[in-house]
Amino acid sequence: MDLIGSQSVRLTTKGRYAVTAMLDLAYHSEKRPVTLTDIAKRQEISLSYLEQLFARLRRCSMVEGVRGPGGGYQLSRKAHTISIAEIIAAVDETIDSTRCGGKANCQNAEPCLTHDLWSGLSEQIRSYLNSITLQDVLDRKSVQQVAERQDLQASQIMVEAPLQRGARA
Amino acid sequence: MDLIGSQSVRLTTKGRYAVTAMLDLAYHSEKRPVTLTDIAKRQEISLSYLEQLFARLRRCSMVEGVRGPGGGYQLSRKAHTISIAEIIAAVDETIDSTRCGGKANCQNAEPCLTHDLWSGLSEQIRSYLNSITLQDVLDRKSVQQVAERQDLQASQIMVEAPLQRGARA
DNA sequence: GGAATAATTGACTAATTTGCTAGGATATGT
DNA sequence: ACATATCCTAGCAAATTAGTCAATTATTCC
Repeated sequence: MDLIGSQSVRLTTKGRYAVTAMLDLAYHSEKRPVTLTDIAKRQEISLSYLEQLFARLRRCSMVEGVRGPGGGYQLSRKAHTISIAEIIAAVDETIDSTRCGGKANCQNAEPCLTHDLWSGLSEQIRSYLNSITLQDVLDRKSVQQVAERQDLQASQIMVEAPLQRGARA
Repeated sequence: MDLIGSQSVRLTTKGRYAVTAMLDLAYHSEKRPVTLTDIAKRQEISLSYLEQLFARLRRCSMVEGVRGPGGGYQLSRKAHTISIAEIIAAVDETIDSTRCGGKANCQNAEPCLTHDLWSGLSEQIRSYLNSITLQDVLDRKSVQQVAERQDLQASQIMVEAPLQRGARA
């Protein structure tokens, strides 16, 4: 429910990929599971890279894999219970033993002043990202429109040149 | 005034260093300029690394350098006019020509759907970080306390072993 | 049962970024 | 002059990113 431990917010392209893919998944997996191949095609993310990201998302029990034909991935929870912060934390799970990890001994018995200074701000950002759910983003008109466009484009691309493992986008 | 162009928020330790250093600077540069050596000592950041970060902050006209003895750095604007987003954007100024840069041609005339999907959320995060100023953070009681502790510690360290260029913290 | 579909796993890699060192040049107050 | 600082450039090891490639397992359809 609550993400514990991870104290440093890291917002990079890796997290963007994860959020984008989860948005795609949430939008398309209403009825049946969605294959990573489809997501890779629509969002133009490498399939193998997606596999790695989803391995982590699965370990954090945010998605469930269904094997075999007709299979794919599904959200393991409702979209409004999954926060953006959670998604980002899942793929950025660097154990963060860099320097002092939270309350560790960093300087002279005092628990690392530098981190104290930052951690307040960092927590504010995290709690903000924690307040935005997948559903919130999904509900936006602009996202809906983009998703529809992507569906159209993807179906056209599929006819022209089916995307396979290792193929360039 | 307004940060143009940079559309991808990136929040890493690099940005944390920059914000921490700017906080230190804002706190100490009321009267006279603050040397990077002092900041490096208090915040335990490599002096040369700080020099690089401040070179970027200077180019974005957020700080001003004063050369010579008694010199150092000062904020070039009031702390309440400098946002956290601005600081982070300054040091993370990857020209971001990776893939399509904003409105560029990415796919088939349509302006890169993947980025569209993310950019809405990204903008929300950025506008949030834009709403927090250096002064806001500085006004917090906890930050004040930490800063005072650091001043005390730093003065003690200086007596024991003055920190010089290239020396380990 | 066999073929096709997809997740799952793991090893390996090139490019980039990060965080830092080293050394020097330039400006300035005493 | 000299010490103090900013400024500037180059280089570098470690980490991270963003993948590729190959194999394995589970499932469904025929």
